[in-house]
Amino acid sequence: MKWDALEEEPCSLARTVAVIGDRWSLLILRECFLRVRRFDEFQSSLGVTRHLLADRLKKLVRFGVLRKAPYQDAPKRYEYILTQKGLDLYPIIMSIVHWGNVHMVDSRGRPMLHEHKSCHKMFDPVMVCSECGEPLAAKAVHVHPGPGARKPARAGGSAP
Amino acid sequence: MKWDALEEEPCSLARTVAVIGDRWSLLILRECFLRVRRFDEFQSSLGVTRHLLADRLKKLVRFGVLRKAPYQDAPKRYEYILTQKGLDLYPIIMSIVHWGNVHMVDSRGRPMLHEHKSCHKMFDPVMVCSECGEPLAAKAVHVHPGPGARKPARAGGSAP
DNA sequence: TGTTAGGGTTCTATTTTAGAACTGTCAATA
DNA sequence: TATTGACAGTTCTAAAATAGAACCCTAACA
Repeated sequence: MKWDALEEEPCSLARTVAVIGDRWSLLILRECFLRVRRFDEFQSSLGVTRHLLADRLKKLVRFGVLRKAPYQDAPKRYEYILTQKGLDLYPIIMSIVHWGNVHMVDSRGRPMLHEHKSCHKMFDPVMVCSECGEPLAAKAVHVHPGPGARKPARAGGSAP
Repeated sequence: MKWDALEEEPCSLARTVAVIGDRWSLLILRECFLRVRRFDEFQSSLGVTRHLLADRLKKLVRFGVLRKAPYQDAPKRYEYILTQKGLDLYPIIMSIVHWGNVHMVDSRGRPMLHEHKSCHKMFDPVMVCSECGEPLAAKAVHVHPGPGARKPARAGGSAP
């Protein structure tokens, strides 16, 4: 399967994976949320090759996750800034970080702690139901085909 | 950078990306949460090459996200089942799906809808603070180095 | 005996990535 | 004026990873 095919899949996960489903895109986004904005900053903090970095930034801009904003005129220089669409990726980033905190840390403990400015406490992210506010577990969720589901060719196809 | 180097990074995001940060792993996990368990089921629902599928399943087992459980003896056949560590990936999967629902759907609407069994309503996942229960936004979070942070070589290093 | 199902492995050709060097603009310094 | 340096890329070549297809093995079934 080609990457371009992923974007067309009738599956929200597949389409998101088309945007952020590679190693470097996620690491670049991590840096974005840590206020990194410029080509060389990304390059030196990630150690990614300049080639791939240019490529991934271009892709993220094309998808509307980042935008290029000029910050000086001569010579023309740009910063890469998260759009609202990009900022909305925060829950994904946080849940990835949280899973790593729980399952992948070594004996030294967590590399980073997160403080919630509103309540001034160190916190973990929790995913809850928008309707009842209860924490969500995989087993408590039932999946239904929505309006954009793959048409069942004849009998029930299992659109993911 | 090699994949193996990612696992060693003092960053929970990087370590998680080492496990699930490629296209196929995420799609395989999607199928797992849709109750797919067997090699050929994965193969036909994803269209991934058998080679890569075998490789990714092996990796996910090695990381303890899936386990191989025998379901018949002669010939030996195995199912791939989510461990608790794997089930804990659910918030990641859901937040990815949700972002796709908001930002990547076409005019036909969402491919899938999610019903919360406890409250019997269609819901969206919301990420909240474990301490005060308020929804989390990127801008309301402050980051501090934790005990497992990269040591500041001399002066402040920016451990992500 | 031949066929089918499940669960892989092996092969080659094509894409991606890594790693390093090169280009070009402009500002500040020597 | 010439040189250095920051920034933001682009262009190479060699080394991985992936796609696509074919092949292998076991054991049941007809």
